[in-house]
Amino acid sequence: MAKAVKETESNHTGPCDKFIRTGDSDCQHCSLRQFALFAELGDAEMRHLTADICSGVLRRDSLIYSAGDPGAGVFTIRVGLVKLVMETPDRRGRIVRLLGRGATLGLEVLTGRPYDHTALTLRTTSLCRIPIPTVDVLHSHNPRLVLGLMSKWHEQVRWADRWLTDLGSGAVPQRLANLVRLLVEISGDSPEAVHLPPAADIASILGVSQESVSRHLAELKRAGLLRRVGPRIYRCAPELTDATADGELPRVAPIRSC
Amino acid sequence: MAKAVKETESNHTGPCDKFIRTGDSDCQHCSLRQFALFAELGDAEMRHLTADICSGVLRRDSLIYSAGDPGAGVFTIRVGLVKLVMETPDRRGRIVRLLGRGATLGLEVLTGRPYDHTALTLRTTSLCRIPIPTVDVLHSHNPRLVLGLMSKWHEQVRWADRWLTDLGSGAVPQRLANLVRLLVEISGDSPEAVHLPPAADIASILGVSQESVSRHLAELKRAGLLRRVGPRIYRCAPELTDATADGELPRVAPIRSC
DNA sequence: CGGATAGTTGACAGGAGTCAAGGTATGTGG
DNA sequence: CCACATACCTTGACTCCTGTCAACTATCCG
Repeated sequence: MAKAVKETESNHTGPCDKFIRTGDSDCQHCSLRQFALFAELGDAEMRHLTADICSGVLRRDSLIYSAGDPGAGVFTIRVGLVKLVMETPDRRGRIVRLLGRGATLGLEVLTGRPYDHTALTLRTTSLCRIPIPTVDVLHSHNPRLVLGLMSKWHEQVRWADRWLTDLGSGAVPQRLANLVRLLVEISGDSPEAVHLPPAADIASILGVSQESVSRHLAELKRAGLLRRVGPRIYRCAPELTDATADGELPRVAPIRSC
Repeated sequence: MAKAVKETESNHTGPCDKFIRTGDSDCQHCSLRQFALFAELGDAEMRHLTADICSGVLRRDSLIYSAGDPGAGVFTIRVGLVKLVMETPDRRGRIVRLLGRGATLGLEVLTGRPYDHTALTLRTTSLCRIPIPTVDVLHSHNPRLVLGLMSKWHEQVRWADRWLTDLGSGAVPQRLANLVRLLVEISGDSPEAVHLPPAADIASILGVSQESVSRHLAELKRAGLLRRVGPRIYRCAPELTDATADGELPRVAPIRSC
């Protein structure tokens, strides 16, 4: 059983504020244990080494940490969705990654440097925070943890590469479709009920204008590939999540003004 | 002193073919030691543990490894420039990263998986190959090596993120300017003599058409921001490598037909 | 119910992709 | 050292797409 991560609703700037309830961090029985950093640890080790791990729930649009903050620890997502925003000279920022259940945020602080990105929740999200010293102690007790750590790094790099190839070029409708597929994978949403981020965020992800996003989303809806089933929740046709992987988006007459 | 990495000019498909001469891998006195994986090792350890490290020189356009190849080892670049190409459904591939002096390629094989990318040289390049077991032994002898490994991973992620933000969106001339800056950083070329990759590669990096690249490069030349000083070698004006970081490319009358 | 925020749509201009043709360099063999 | 073949690069014409600006509408939240 572990402490909660600061329950104060204090100021807006600190990491981990806006926690709306305390979670228990019983790492030993956590359903994520196989995915998280501790996949390689035995029960006995777990009990002693995870005492400093905190957990909590943040509501939508909460700040987890800001780029440049001194590193306090790494975070594991129990459930939810997080965006990593990289500052750009034009002040608008750019979303460089989305992270969902089982993913690890802020690994860069393990190299002794501050956070690279600003991390914000895209929906209600439950997180665990693991202080840097705890990670250090953990892998000095169990060298096999290094493999887990490297896998987490590898995961980041693979997402980054896929982000680039799937979302970085090509026709906008295609990239939108690829984004929906990625969202299904990352968030764990069912294709029957994908939760789309606000249009402005989608624009920041794809590197296009918000209006362009809006237009093409409308087109996908008209084509019947996407159907609204709730506030920001969409059901997507199988063609959207399957066939789109390799090139051609199902051809639909581009209904201009109807 | 170490073995050379297979000097055979054998077939075109294997990794490490086309080595044109044997390099010595005297890691202990390598000028890259501070940058490479062994920054943390003492002299004594170095001597015993680096015996299996091979080195060699590859000429331009040589294959280092292919995506999906079973991982044989990681590579460190002594001097040169390497592109990582990710396969795409449209068969054209996309360049997702450039790596220069001191960088490490193929870290992903340390997680037990095959290579993620196809790695090709963009110019004559000198590499060291470190077999996976050697890395494993190295960090079981010296846990501090883990920090070096994580720094290398971090480096990959930071380049990936910067690639996305600097080259992934915005006006093409701006992205070209950003690419030139990145090239200067990565390759170590002087701004007085930057070696530009073929236009097709630049197109693959920026995710635009080759014609677009050609047109905008021509414009930069006309504007005096880029001047050809040799085959594929360009001298770039300070405005190109400095001011372009934060937004506006120096305004030059767009000389249409002159 | 009402204000604020987020999303939608139209008109227009400039930019980028595509296809196709012509030009230049590179480096190989004589 | 020169000539030639082959890549590589450049340019033009045209269409379609995307960004921008601006007005309008829907949705969310108190």
